[in-house]
Amino acid sequence: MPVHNADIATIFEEIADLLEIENANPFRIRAYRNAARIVLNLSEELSILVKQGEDPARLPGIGSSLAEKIVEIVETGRCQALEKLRRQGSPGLTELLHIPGLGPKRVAALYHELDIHNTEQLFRAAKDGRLQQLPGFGKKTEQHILEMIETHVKQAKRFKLGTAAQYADSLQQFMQQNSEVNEVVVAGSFRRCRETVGDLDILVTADKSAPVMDHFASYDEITEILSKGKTRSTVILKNGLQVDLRVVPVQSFGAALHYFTGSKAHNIAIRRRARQRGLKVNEYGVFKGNRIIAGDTEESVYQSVDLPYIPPELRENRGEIEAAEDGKLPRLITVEDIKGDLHAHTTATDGHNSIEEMADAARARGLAYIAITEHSRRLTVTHGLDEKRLLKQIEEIDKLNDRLKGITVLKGIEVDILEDGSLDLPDRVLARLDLVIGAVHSKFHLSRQKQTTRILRAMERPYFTMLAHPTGRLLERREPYDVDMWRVIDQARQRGCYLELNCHPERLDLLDTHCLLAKQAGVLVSINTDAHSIADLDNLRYGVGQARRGWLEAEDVLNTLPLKTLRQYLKATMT
DNA sequence: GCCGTTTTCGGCCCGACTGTTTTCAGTCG
Repeated sequence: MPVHNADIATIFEEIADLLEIENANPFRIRAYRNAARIVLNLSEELSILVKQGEDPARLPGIGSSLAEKIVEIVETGRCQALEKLRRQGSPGLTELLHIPGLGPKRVAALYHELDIHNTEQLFRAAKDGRLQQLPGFGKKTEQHILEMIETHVKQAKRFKLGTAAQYADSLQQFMQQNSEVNEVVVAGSFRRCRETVGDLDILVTADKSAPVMDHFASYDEITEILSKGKTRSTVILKNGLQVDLRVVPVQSFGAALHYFTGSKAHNIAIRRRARQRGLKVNEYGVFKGNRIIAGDTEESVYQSVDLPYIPPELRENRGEIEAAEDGKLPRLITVEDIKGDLHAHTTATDGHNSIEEMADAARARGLAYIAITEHSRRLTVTHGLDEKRLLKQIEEIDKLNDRLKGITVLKGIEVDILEDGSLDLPDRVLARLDLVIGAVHSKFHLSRQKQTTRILRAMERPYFTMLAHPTGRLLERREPYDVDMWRVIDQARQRGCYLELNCHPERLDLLDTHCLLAKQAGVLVSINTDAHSIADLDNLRYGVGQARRGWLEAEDVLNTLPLKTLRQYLKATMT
C-alpha cells in the first residue's frame, strides 16, 4: 500500500485538529498545519524520497520531529503520535471542528460537558435546547450551529474557477454601480488562479464604507448575511458560494489587496520578514512604529521588505520569496504570448461549430493558428473519426487554408491511447497530419504500473506529438488515473514530445506542480483549450493562469512559437 | 514543533465581527 503525500498531509491535519481540541501550544499546532501544506505542495512523492535515503528535514518547515514522523508513516503506514491522540479523545471530534462556527474551545466544551462526539449528537443536543445552557453558548449560538449543520451537509464544497468567475464578474459590476465605490477587485484564491475557490474575496476602495456595505447587502442573489460590519461583510449566495466584502481607504489599497490575495502562508512569510526589519504589515499598510511607510500599492509593500513585486499566482510560499530575493522570479507567461491553439473539435465529432467558424473565432481572438483535433473512432459516443473520415477532413482543411486569410488551420487528431499503449488509428494516416495528440479516454482504473506503461508506450509511437490532459482528472467528478508523472515527463524529454495543459475549467490538467517539473526537465507544455465550441476558446485564460501557478514562462510553452517555428517543432515529433 | 541578519532559547502575523462574559473569548480569514 503506497503512502502518498496527501495521506501524510491528512495525518498531520488530524494531529493538528486533535491538538487544538486539547488546547495545545498554538504554534505547535501551526507547525503541523504548515507541514501538511508543505507536504501537499511537493511535486515529489515523499515515500520515494525517503526510500532513496533523503532526509525530509531538509525541507523548510520540517524539523527533526516531523521528519521522523514522515519516515514512520512512509515505512509503516501508521503514526503512533496520532494513534495516541485518538485514544485520548474521540475520533469524531475532528468532524465537529469542521463545522463553521465551531472551534477547538467549543468542541472541547461540547465533549467534556455534554459528551458530544459527532455531528449527529450535536444536532440532537441543539434541537433539545441543551447547548444554550453551556457557559459561553447562548440561544443565538445554538440556532447558528443548527443552521450550520444543515447547510454544512449539503455545502462545504469548492467552486471551479470558471464557475466562480461568472459570479465574480457580475458581482464586480454590481459593486461598481455604487457611486461611493472607487475600485473593485476580486482578490483571494480567485486572483491567484487556483483551480477551485472556496469563496470570493472582494476588495473595494471607498471613503465611506456604510453606503457600500448597504449596497452590497442589497445584491439580489444573496440568500443569507452571515455578518455585516464597517469594513467587512460576509454573505452566502443562492448557489452556496460565500462572498466576503472588504472596504478600505484608497491609501491602504495595496496593503489590503496584498493581504486579501493571500495565500495565508505567503502573507505570514511576508509579515515575518517585516518583523525582522522592525516593521509591521497589516491590511492597512506597512508601519514603522505608528508611522505608515507603505501600502498604497502592492509594489510598495514588497519594496518595504526588500523584494520585487511577486505575481499573485506565485504567492503560495513555495519558494517564490527566496526566488524574489535572488532575483530569480520567472517572467510569467501571459495570454498575449499565446500564438495559437493546438486542440479543438468541430461538428465532425462532438463539437458545436464548423472548422471555418472555429478558425474565424480563433483569428478574432488574435490567434495565428488553430489545430483541429477530433476524437478517433474508438470514442464512438463522440462519433470519432475513422481513417476514411479523417482523410476527408484533411482534404477539407487543405481547401479551407487556400482561401482563409490571417489564420492557418493545422491538421491533427486526438487519438485514443488503447489499453496496450497502441494508438487507435494506423501510422499511415497519422503520418499525413501536422500533429498527433494522444489521449486516454478508457480504462481509468488500471494499476499505476500498467497505466504508466500504457502511456509511455503510446509516447514511443513514431507519430506522437503530445499527451492530452495527462492525469485525466475531472475536478469534483473524477480522480486522476494512477500514473507516474515523473516517468511521463522524463519520457517526454527523452522522446522529444510535448505535454498538454488542458484549459477546460473542469480539467486544468497538467497540474501546476507538474508544469514546474516539466519546465525543470526542459519539456515544453502546450496550453490548449480543447474547445468544443467558439465560446470555449475563451477558456485560455484559465489555462494560462494554471501555467503561471506552475512558474511557466513564454519560452516554456510550445504554442507561443510563431507558426513557422512551430511547424518545425511539430515535424520533429513525427518520425 | 520550527527556527536563527536581536541564533540554540524564546519567540512565533494580525485584525474584524459576533455573541454573551459588562470587558472579552471564540472564531474566522
